[in-house]
Amino acid sequence: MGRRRQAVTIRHVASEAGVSLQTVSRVINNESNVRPEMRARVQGAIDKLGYVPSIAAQRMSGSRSYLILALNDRDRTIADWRARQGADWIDQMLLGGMLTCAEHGYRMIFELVDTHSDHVERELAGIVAALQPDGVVLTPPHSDNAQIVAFLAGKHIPFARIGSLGEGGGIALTMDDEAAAGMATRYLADLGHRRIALIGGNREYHVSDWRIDGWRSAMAEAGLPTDGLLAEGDFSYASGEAAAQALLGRAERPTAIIASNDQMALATLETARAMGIAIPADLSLISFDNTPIVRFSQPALTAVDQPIAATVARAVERLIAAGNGEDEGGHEVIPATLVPRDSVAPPR
Amino acid sequence: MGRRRQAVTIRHVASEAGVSLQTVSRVINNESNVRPEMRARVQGAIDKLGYVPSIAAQRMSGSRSYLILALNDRDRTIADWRARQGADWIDQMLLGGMLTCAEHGYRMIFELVDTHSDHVERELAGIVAALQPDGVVLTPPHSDNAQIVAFLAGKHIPFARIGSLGEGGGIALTMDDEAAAGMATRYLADLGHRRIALIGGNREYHVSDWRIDGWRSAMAEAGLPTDGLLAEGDFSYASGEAAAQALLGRAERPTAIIASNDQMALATLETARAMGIAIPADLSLISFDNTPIVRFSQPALTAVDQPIAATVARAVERLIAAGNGEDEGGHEVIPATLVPRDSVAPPR
DNA sequence: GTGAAAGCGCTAACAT
DNA sequence: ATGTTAGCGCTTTCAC
Repeated sequence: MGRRRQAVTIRHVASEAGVSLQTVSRVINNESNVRPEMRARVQGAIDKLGYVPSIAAQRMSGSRSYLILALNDRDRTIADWRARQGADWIDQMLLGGMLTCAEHGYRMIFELVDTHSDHVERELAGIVAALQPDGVVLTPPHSDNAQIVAFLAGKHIPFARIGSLGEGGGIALTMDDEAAAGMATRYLADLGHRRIALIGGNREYHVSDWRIDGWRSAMAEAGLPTDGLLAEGDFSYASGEAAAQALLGRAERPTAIIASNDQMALATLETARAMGIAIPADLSLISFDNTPIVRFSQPALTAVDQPIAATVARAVERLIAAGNGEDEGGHEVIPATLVPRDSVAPPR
Repeated sequence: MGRRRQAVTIRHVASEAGVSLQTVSRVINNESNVRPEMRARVQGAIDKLGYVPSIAAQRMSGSRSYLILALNDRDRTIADWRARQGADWIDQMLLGGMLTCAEHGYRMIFELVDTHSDHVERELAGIVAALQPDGVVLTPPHSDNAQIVAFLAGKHIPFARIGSLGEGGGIALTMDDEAAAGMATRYLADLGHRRIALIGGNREYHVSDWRIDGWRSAMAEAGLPTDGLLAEGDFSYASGEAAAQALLGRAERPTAIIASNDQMALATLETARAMGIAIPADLSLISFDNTPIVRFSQPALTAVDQPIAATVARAVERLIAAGNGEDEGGHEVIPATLVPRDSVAPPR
């Protein structure tokens, strides 16, 4: 393979422009104390030679690495990939993260980490030592992993926690699940629905509670009772079936159901079909997350969109700002939207 | 943000173990000429201190970067992400690539490159200079981009070309599209179908031709005519509709259709439904690619699986071998499989 | 405003 | 089998 050396280095640029290495470095890093004409001359040499700084060398001399690390749960991600059911979360994270990184001259590196292991810290320490990222994006369940948070905080590496309120430090970002659930509920109530049920998600995830809270508040505001309208699920298809059966088996069955994720919504759709309940004529259905599959069901599902790309984009921006000492940390909420499709209609 | 220095370096390990830097380096790199007891002592120090080499420093001193770069088409990837229709290709590539990299102590870095631009080479040169990867995985359409191939070959960076026959060098890997199309065709013929149509894909992609060839050969082998049974598509949903309408509007309409990708298969499904043609009773349908959505259609689609993960995994293995001078390049075929679901039945 | 010197953490080449 | 030296490409001091 040949020990590849940098083809064109800062030295070539310096001699081409007839200046010192230092001046070139200043231009690269957009520092002050360079006369515009000097800057132009150096930039000319850079362009002419097609020079690009080596991030390895930059890192070596104590500067930033221009690398943002994005961490996802290993088991869950691999399982999703293997099952080949789509991994929309990852895609959207990459979309928001990579593009925003690129805008700022950074690069996003995507890694998988095993939360459940007792040596998370060791694993993370290895990744950090090897890559030396300027910032880390944590996704659930890592966002609330005390070991990870403590490690990063101790190393003074800026980190963003997606889907967490962020007790313990760092930049916390949540998508507005409570408001989104409220929005979906109001949307149905405004159409005349009165028995609007919710299938909740796994309570180990904060979002499940937030969605329940949003639904409950909106129902209360609309003067609607919620008794017997909350069914427990755990985000799995099977739990969705069970919940839908319970809900739809009641004498006074709901005229609308909000499912806390797409899998459970799909399960509800199938359950209703099996029971001869037409959607949307007999039952309106709103789903959470808006992953790709809900557009291909029959009918296509009205869904609450999780703004994952926007949230990760914001995380990256704040991480980069934090690197410049320009971010104080703290919590930020990214608004969600409702995507109307064909699974909602006024009640009969 | 503090100028982060490596917490524990090779120097700490050396002094902890009471040996020279070089010996530690030898242990890290698993070189010979170290006595087992020395090796053990050094390894002990490494473990005790939790030392991890900095890849930046390793790269600086002319060693490998332990980075494998995976390149995808920017516009297409971003469009897929934005459309939120799923980007199974990326997911599967990451699955095969990242896991295989990890097995060998490498890391996969995922980047987007704009093929259509006239400065592909410049863009790629920038990425290569910044990251200095030990190998590059090219996906279509980059696999057949002459500029990219020439650049990488010129720099003596090992590269793998997915979906290309690889004239021009490098490691070429194809999924066996021709055989797969033949397999699907025979599967239908064996059930008794005689008018088996194919909706072809965009001819700018090799796979389109390969799939057509496989279908044609299998039809010939089975003694079946193909006249009027080939419809042109371009992989888009819209082109699938048009093709399906053309095919199903004929007097002697086909009893089975093979679509060259999932979007066109879904379009065919919808078109058939609109025309009152029942699947699989009146029409059998086989799709290519086996992306997540085909399991959620009604009925779920029988599909040819593209072994993307396996192919990329193999690419990474060969790239790493190439780095050790152990791969001669050349073409390799990864077999595809047929996943039976509910969209195929014997003809009436 | 610009330049020169020192050093980041590691490995290649050369001793021993 | 192990140690020593030099240097990778860059940024940080610190001079001027």
